[in-house]
Amino acid sequence: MLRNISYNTMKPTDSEMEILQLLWEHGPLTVRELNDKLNQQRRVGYTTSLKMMQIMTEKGLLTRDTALRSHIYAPALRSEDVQSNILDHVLKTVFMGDRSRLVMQALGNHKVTTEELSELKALIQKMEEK
Amino acid sequence: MLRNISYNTMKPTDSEMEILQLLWEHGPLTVRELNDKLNQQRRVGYTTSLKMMQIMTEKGLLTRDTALRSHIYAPALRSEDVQSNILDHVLKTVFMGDRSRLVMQALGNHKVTTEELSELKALIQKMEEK
DNA sequence: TTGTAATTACGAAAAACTTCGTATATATTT
DNA sequence: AAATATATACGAAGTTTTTCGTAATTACAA
Repeated sequence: MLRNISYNTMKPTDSEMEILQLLWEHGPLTVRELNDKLNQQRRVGYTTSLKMMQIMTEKGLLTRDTALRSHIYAPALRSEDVQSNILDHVLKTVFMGDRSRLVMQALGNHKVTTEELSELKALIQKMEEK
Repeated sequence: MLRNISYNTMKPTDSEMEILQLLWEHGPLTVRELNDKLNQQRRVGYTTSLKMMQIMTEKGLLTRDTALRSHIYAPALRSEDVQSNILDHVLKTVFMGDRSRLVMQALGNHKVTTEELSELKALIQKMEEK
Protein backbone atom coordinates (compact mmCIF):
# COMPACT_ATOMS: atom_id res chain seq x y z
CA MET A 1 0.00 0.00 0.00
CA LEU A 2 1.15 3.47 -0.81
CA ARG A 3 1.72 5.73 2.15
CA ASN A 4 1.62 9.48 2.30
CA ILE A 5 4.89 11.24 2.30
CA SER A 6 4.96 14.95 2.72
CA TYR A 7 1.92 16.30 4.49
CA ASN A 8 0.99 13.62 6.97
CA THR A 9 4.63 13.13 7.64
CA MET A 10 4.49 16.30 9.59
CA LYS A 11 1.75 15.27 11.96
CA PRO A 12 2.75 11.89 13.36
CA THR A 13 0.25 9.95 15.43
CA ASP A 14 0.71 9.67 19.19
CA SER A 15 2.34 6.25 18.84
CA GLU A 16 4.70 7.58 16.22
CA MET A 17 5.56 10.50 18.49
CA GLU A 18 6.53 8.07 21.25
CA ILE A 19 9.06 6.48 18.96
CA LEU A 20 10.34 9.77 17.62
CA GLN A 21 10.82 11.13 21.14
CA LEU A 22 12.93 8.14 22.12
CA LEU A 23 15.09 8.48 19.02
CA TRP A 24 15.54 12.22 19.48
CA GLU A 25 16.49 11.63 23.08
CA HIS A 26 18.82 8.66 22.72
CA GLY A 27 20.05 8.89 19.16
CA PRO A 28 19.76 6.16 16.49
CA LEU A 29 18.62 2.80 17.85
CA THR A 30 17.96 -0.74 16.72
CA VAL A 31 14.45 -2.12 17.01
CA ARG A 32 15.54 -4.17 20.02
CA GLU A 33 16.95 -1.13 21.81
CA LEU A 34 13.95 1.02 21.06
CA ASN A 35 11.50 -1.67 22.04
CA ASP A 36 13.28 -2.07 25.38
CA LYS A 37 12.99 1.65 26.09
CA LEU A 38 9.38 1.68 24.96
CA ASN A 39 8.63 -1.15 27.36
CA GLN A 40 9.82 0.98 30.24
CA GLN A 41 6.75 3.08 29.49
CA ARG A 42 4.18 0.48 28.42
CA ARG A 43 3.95 -3.11 27.22
CA VAL A 44 4.57 -3.44 23.47
CA GLY A 45 5.53 -6.53 21.48
CA TYR A 46 8.79 -6.60 19.58
CA THR A 47 7.23 -7.09 16.17
CA THR A 48 4.84 -4.25 16.89
CA SER A 49 7.73 -1.85 17.31
CA LEU A 50 9.42 -3.34 14.26
CA LYS A 51 6.34 -2.86 12.09
CA MET A 52 5.78 0.67 13.34
CA MET A 53 9.35 1.61 12.53
CA GLN A 54 9.16 0.03 9.09
CA ILE A 55 5.99 1.95 8.29
CA MET A 56 7.45 5.16 9.66
CA THR A 57 10.41 4.63 7.36
CA GLU A 58 8.06 4.18 4.39
CA LYS A 59 6.32 7.39 5.39
CA GLY A 60 9.58 9.26 5.57
CA LEU A 61 9.49 9.80 9.32
CA LEU A 62 12.57 7.65 9.91
CA THR A 63 15.66 6.66 8.01
CA ARG A 64 17.48 3.39 8.51
CA ASP A 65 20.93 1.99 8.08
CA THR A 66 20.75 -1.60 6.85
CA ALA A 67 24.48 -2.21 6.71
CA LEU A 68 24.45 -4.54 9.70
CA ARG A 69 22.01 -7.31 10.42
CA SER A 70 20.30 -5.23 13.07
CA HIS A 71 19.10 -2.18 11.21
CA ILE A 72 19.63 1.15 12.88
CA TYR A 73 16.83 3.68 12.79
CA ALA A 74 17.06 7.46 13.11
CA PRO A 75 14.53 10.30 12.91
CA ALA A 76 14.29 11.81 9.44
CA LEU A 77 13.29 15.21 10.76
CA ARG A 78 14.49 17.59 13.41
CA SER A 79 12.28 17.73 16.47
CA GLU A 80 11.89 21.49 16.10
CA ASP A 81 10.42 21.08 12.64
CA VAL A 82 7.90 18.48 13.73
CA GLN A 83 7.00 20.53 16.79
CA SER A 84 6.53 23.62 14.69
CA ASN A 85 4.27 21.84 12.23
CA ILE A 86 2.13 20.21 14.87
CA LEU A 87 1.77 23.52 16.63
CA ASP A 88 0.68 25.19 13.39
CA HIS A 89 -1.87 22.47 12.91
CA VAL A 90 -3.22 22.86 16.44
CA LEU A 91 -3.27 26.61 15.94
CA LYS A 92 -5.48 26.25 12.86
CA THR A 93 -7.80 23.46 13.97
CA VAL A 94 -8.11 24.08 17.70
CA PHE A 95 -7.50 27.81 18.10
CA MET A 96 -8.87 29.01 14.76
CA GLY A 97 -5.60 30.76 14.08
CA ASP A 98 -5.63 32.88 17.22
CA ARG A 99 -1.97 32.60 18.16
CA SER A 100 -2.01 34.82 21.21
CA ARG A 101 -4.92 32.86 22.62
CA LEU A 102 -2.84 29.71 22.24
CA VAL A 103 0.06 31.32 24.05
CA MET A 104 -2.16 32.64 26.80
CA GLN A 105 -3.68 29.21 27.20
CA ALA A 106 -0.22 27.67 27.38
CA LEU A 107 0.91 30.11 30.04
CA GLY A 108 -2.29 30.70 31.94
CA ASN A 109 -3.55 28.29 34.58
CA HIS A 110 -0.01 27.09 35.22
CA LYS A 111 2.75 28.34 37.35
CA VAL A 112 5.66 29.58 35.34
CA THR A 113 9.11 29.62 36.81
CA THR A 114 11.01 32.88 37.10
CA GLU A 115 13.50 31.41 34.69
CA GLU A 116 10.82 30.86 32.07
CA LEU A 117 9.56 34.36 32.72
CA SER A 118 12.88 35.96 31.98
CA GLU A 119 13.28 33.84 28.87
CA LEU A 120 9.94 35.11 27.75
CA LYS A 121 10.76 38.70 28.50
CA ALA A 122 13.97 38.38 26.57
CA LEU A 123 12.07 37.02 23.60
CA ILE A 124 9.56 39.84 23.73
CA GLN A 125 12.38 42.33 23.96
CA LYS A 126 13.91 40.91 20.81
CA MET A 127 10.58 41.06 19.02
CA GLU A 128 10.03 44.68 19.91
CA GLU A 129 13.39 45.62 18.50
CA LYS A 130 12.33 44.58 15.04
CA MET B 1 -20.47 -0.36 20.39
CA LEU B 2 -19.26 1.22 23.57
CA ARG B 3 -17.51 4.53 23.18
CA ASN B 4 -15.04 6.17 25.48
CA ILE B 5 -16.36 8.95 27.61
CA SER B 6 -14.00 10.89 29.76
CA TYR B 7 -10.46 10.76 28.46
CA ASN B 8 -10.83 10.69 24.69
CA THR B 9 -13.63 13.15 25.03
CA MET B 10 -11.00 15.73 25.64
CA LYS B 11 -9.04 15.16 22.48
CA PRO B 12 -11.49 15.23 19.59
CA THR B 13 -10.34 14.20 16.15
CA ASP B 14 -9.83 16.81 13.44
CA SER B 15 -13.26 16.10 11.96
CA GLU B 16 -14.85 16.42 15.36
CA MET B 17 -13.03 19.71 15.91
CA GLU B 18 -14.52 21.06 12.67
CA ILE B 19 -17.98 20.41 14.01
CA LEU B 20 -17.22 21.75 17.47
CA GLN B 21 -15.77 24.96 16.02
CA LEU B 22 -18.94 25.59 14.01
CA LEU B 23 -21.12 25.02 17.05
CA TRP B 24 -19.00 27.23 19.28
CA GLU B 25 -19.10 29.93 16.65
CA HIS B 26 -22.77 29.82 15.68
CA GLY B 27 -24.44 28.31 18.72
CA PRO B 28 -26.68 25.21 18.75
CA LEU B 29 -27.59 23.94 15.29
CA THR B 30 -29.63 21.25 13.61
CA VAL B 31 -27.85 18.68 11.46
CA ARG B 32 -29.13 20.46 8.35
CA GLU B 33 -27.79 23.81 9.48
CA LEU B 34 -24.44 22.43 10.50
CA ASN B 35 -24.08 20.40 7.32
CA ASP B 36 -24.74 23.52 5.26
CA LYS B 37 -22.02 25.43 7.07
CA LEU B 38 -19.65 22.48 6.81
CA ASN B 39 -20.23 22.38 3.07
CA GLN B 40 -19.00 25.94 2.78
CA GLN B 41 -15.63 24.47 3.73
CA ARG B 42 -15.68 21.05 2.03
CA ARG B 43 -18.10 18.57 0.49
CA VAL B 44 -19.75 16.34 3.09
CA GLY B 45 -22.91 14.26 2.79
CA TYR B 46 -25.84 14.99 5.07
CA THR B 47 -25.92 11.54 6.66
CA THR B 48 -22.20 11.79 7.29
CA SER B 49 -22.69 14.88 9.40
CA LEU B 50 -25.66 13.25 11.10
CA LYS B 51 -23.69 10.15 12.00
CA MET B 52 -20.73 12.17 13.24
CA MET B 53 -22.96 14.23 15.48
CA GLN B 54 -24.73 11.15 16.82
CA ILE B 55 -21.42 9.52 17.67
CA MET B 56 -20.11 12.72 19.22
CA THR B 57 -23.23 12.79 21.37
CA GLU B 58 -22.57 9.20 22.49
CA LYS B 59 -19.02 10.19 23.34
CA GLY B 60 -20.20 13.11 25.39
CA LEU B 61 -18.80 15.78 23.08
CA LEU B 62 -22.23 17.11 22.18
CA THR B 63 -25.62 17.33 23.82
CA ARG B 64 -28.86 17.36 21.90
CA ASP B 65 -32.38 18.56 22.33
CA THR B 66 -34.82 16.06 20.82
CA ALA B 67 -37.98 17.97 21.63
CA LEU B 68 -38.61 18.91 18.02
CA ARG B 69 -38.39 16.70 14.98
CA SER B 70 -35.11 18.32 13.97
CA HIS B 71 -32.83 17.68 16.90
CA ILE B 72 -30.69 20.56 18.02
CA TYR B 73 -27.07 19.89 18.88
CA ALA B 74 -24.80 21.89 21.16
CA PRO B 75 -21.20 21.45 22.38
CA ALA B 76 -21.01 19.68 25.72
CA LEU B 77 -17.79 21.42 26.68
CA ARG B 78 -16.49 24.95 26.68
CA SER B 79 -13.95 25.67 23.96
CA GLU B 80 -11.41 26.85 26.55
CA ASP B 81 -11.56 23.51 28.31
CA VAL B 82 -11.03 21.52 25.12
CA GLN B 83 -8.25 23.86 24.02
CA SER B 84 -6.58 23.56 27.38
CA ASN B 85 -6.72 19.78 27.34
CA ILE B 86 -5.42 19.45 23.81
CA LEU B 87 -2.61 21.83 24.61
CA ASP B 88 -1.69 19.80 27.68
CA HIS B 89 -1.64 16.71 25.53
CA VAL B 90 0.57 18.33 22.92
CA LEU B 91 2.80 19.62 25.69
CA LYS B 92 3.32 16.09 27.01
CA THR B 93 3.59 14.14 23.77
CA VAL B 94 5.25 16.64 21.46
CA PHE B 95 7.24 18.92 23.76
CA MET B 96 8.03 16.45 26.52
CA GLY B 97 6.56 18.81 29.06
CA ASP B 98 8.77 21.74 28.18
CA ARG B 99 6.19 24.50 28.34
CA SER B 100 8.44 27.44 27.61
CA ARG B 101 9.75 25.68 24.54
CA LEU B 102 6.18 25.34 23.33
CA VAL B 103 5.56 29.02 23.89
CA MET B 104 8.78 30.02 22.18
CA GLN B 105 7.89 27.80 19.27
CA ALA B 106 4.43 29.38 19.09
CA LEU B 107 5.86 32.87 19.09
CA GLY B 108 9.10 32.37 17.22
CA ASN B 109 9.24 32.22 13.46
CA HIS B 110 6.11 34.28 13.19
CA LYS B 111 5.45 37.95 13.25
CA VAL B 112 3.50 38.99 16.26
CA THR B 113 1.37 42.10 16.19
CA THR B 114 2.07 44.93 18.63
CA GLU B 115 -1.34 44.23 20.07
CA GLU B 116 -0.43 40.64 20.83
CA LEU B 117 2.84 41.86 22.29
CA SER B 118 1.17 44.14 24.78
CA GLU B 119 -1.32 41.44 25.70
CA LEU B 120 1.63 39.21 26.42
CA LYS B 121 3.45 41.82 28.45
CA ALA B 122 0.34 42.40 30.50
CA LEU B 123 0.10 38.70 31.20
CA ILE B 124 3.73 38.52 32.24
CA GLN B 125 3.22 41.51 34.47
CA LYS B 126 0.37 39.77 36.22
CA MET B 127 2.44 36.64 36.67
CA GLU B 128 5.33 38.50 38.21
CA GLU B 129 3.06 40.07 40.75
CA LYS B 130 2.24 36.71 42.27
C1' DT C 1 27.28 -28.92 11.72
C1' DT C 2 23.32 -29.02 13.83
C1' DG C 3 20.33 -26.75 16.77
C1' DT C 4 19.12 -22.41 19.17
C1' DA C 5 18.51 -17.59 19.33
C1' DA C 6 17.72 -13.16 17.20
C1' DT C 7 16.28 -10.41 13.20
C1' DT C 8 13.60 -8.91 9.26
C1' DA C 9 9.64 -9.54 6.10
C1' DC C 10 5.00 -10.28 5.40
C1' DG C 11 0.23 -10.69 6.14
C1' DA C 12 -3.57 -10.05 8.53
C1' DA C 13 -6.66 -9.20 12.50
C1' DA C 14 -8.45 -5.63 15.64
C1' DA C 15 -9.66 -1.01 16.63
C1' DA C 16 -10.77 3.68 15.56
C1' DC C 17 -12.39 7.00 12.26
C1' DT C 18 -14.91 8.52 8.18
C1' DT C 19 -18.33 8.14 4.84
C1' DC C 20 -22.61 7.04 2.97
C1' DG C 21 -26.78 4.03 1.43
C1' DT C 22 -31.13 2.33 2.75
C1' DA C 23 -35.00 1.88 5.67
C1' DT C 24 -38.26 4.01 8.53
C1' DA C 25 -40.75 7.64 10.57
C1' DT C 26 -42.62 12.27 10.47
C1' DA C 27 -44.13 16.36 8.41
C1' DT C 28 -45.79 19.14 4.37
C1' DT C 29 -48.10 19.96 0.06
C1' DT C 30 -51.38 19.27 -3.50
C1' DA D 1 -55.59 11.20 1.45
C1' DA D 2 -51.84 10.47 -1.44
C1' DA D 3 -47.60 12.02 -2.95
C1' DT D 4 -43.54 14.43 -1.82
C1' DA D 5 -40.01 16.16 1.09
C1' DT D 6 -37.24 15.96 5.30
C1' DA D 7 -35.49 13.75 9.49
C1' DT D 8 -33.52 10.05 12.27
C1' DA D 9 -31.81 5.29 12.86
C1' DC D 10 -29.08 1.65 11.49
C1' DG D 11 -25.73 -0.95 9.28
C1' DA D 12 -21.95 -1.46 6.75
C1' DA D 13 -18.03 -0.43 3.67
C1' DG D 14 -13.61 2.02 3.13
C1' DT D 15 -9.41 4.03 5.52
C1' DT D 16 -5.95 4.49 8.70
C1' DT D 17 -3.67 3.04 12.81
C1' DT D 18 -2.14 -0.43 16.01
C1' DT D 19 -1.00 -4.92 17.21
C1' DC D 20 0.94 -9.32 16.63
C1' DG D 21 1.68 -14.18 14.67
C1' DT D 22 4.24 -16.86 11.42
C1' DA D 23 7.71 -17.70 8.07
C1' DA D 24 12.14 -16.95 6.27
C1' DT D 25 16.85 -15.45 7.11
C1' DT D 26 21.06 -14.79 9.52
C1' DA D 27 24.12 -15.28 13.34
C1' DC D 28 25.75 -17.88 17.32
C1' DA D 29 26.70 -21.93 20.33
C1' DA D 30 27.07 -26.67 21.60
